[in-house]
Amino acid sequence: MPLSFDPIAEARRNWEAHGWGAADQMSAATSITRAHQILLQRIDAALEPHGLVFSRFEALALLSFSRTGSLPLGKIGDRLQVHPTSVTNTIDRLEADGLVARVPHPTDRRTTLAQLTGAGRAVVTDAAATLADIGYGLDGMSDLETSRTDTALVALRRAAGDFPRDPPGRTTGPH
Amino acid sequence: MPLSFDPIAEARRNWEAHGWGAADQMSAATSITRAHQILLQRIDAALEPHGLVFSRFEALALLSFSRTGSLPLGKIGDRLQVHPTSVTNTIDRLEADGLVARVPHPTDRRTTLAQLTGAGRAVVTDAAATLADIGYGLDGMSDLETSRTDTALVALRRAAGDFPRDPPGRTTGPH
DNA sequence: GGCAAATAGTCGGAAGTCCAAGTAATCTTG
DNA sequence: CAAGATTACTTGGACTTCCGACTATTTGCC
Repeated sequence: MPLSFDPIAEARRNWEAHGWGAADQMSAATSITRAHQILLQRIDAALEPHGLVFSRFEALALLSFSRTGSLPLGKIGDRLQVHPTSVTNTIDRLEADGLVARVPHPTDRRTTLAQLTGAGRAVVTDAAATLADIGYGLDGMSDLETSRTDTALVALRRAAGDFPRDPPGRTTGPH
Repeated sequence: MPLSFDPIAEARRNWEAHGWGAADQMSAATSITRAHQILLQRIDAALEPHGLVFSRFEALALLSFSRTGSLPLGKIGDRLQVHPTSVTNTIDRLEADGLVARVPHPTDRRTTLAQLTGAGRAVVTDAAATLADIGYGLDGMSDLETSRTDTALVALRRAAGDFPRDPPGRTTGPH
């Protein structure tokens, strides 16, 4: 029994009727929350036959792009922008499924590397194809809407401090 | 130590370099996930002095717009688009804090109503003002970017079956 | 060198979400 | 009107995420 009206549009009307302010922002923020829920459901459903969920897929993808197929857990957390404990949990699962292995860092004994296994590389390749097939859950959005959303969220993420504002110069580190 | 580059843009380059496909969709989907995380952090931090989190605020706001300040739990779940179990949990918390009370439905004994208390109404009004002050966490996005995001996500939500495609006619039920 | 500070990862606990299943009440239908 | 289907809500369990605290190791500085 889906609703016969858009509940967020209805909320916006109530916001305006009660003079609560920032109705446009409320609508967009609530929509992003709901969109996240929809995407996660669609993506996780598509990944379920591969034995993955989105967060585990992201970790595998990141590893598969690295030269050696391995990265320190901390670096994974930085790139995926999740808490260190979440990385521990994610890698625990992947290791239990034989998709990665924990190996000690050659020189820094504090550090643990997650190393992609052959099975892990096969799974992530298949899963990536599956996700491309479903358009990463964005069915219903045009290419223009997708790119506009992406652009708008770049601004949000930059303002939140995810990365600095110097896009062109590739000077990642001091030179 | 924030990254010195946009990790999602980096992921997109890797996607393209490896021919994984749907790089635009991957980027947008990942951005929505990250945006949700940012918004939830900002919003919950702003609500923390009020003793609320976003999901509880949403439930209070919904109740405050109803004629009697009360709604069946099931209707709350429909409007907020969350699982019945989550509604039970949310109302449990609000009830423990004295912001709502569970009261039996006058005619249907299966149904429980959540009834806003005086304290609940006071809190939700204050909290709404706080959230308006912080622009619902969207700091960094222009008005145009906000409205474009909102429009794009309406399409996604409609395609996901959240509501039908007849916006103008207000014919909610059969007539 | 050696001690304080920073860094890397893990554990325990709290919170939120969902699913599956269960209870209770109402509706439907023959 | 009685059995079966449906609806409303709750319970128990699994999962994910975060925070605070902890151990181990490395780095910085006098």
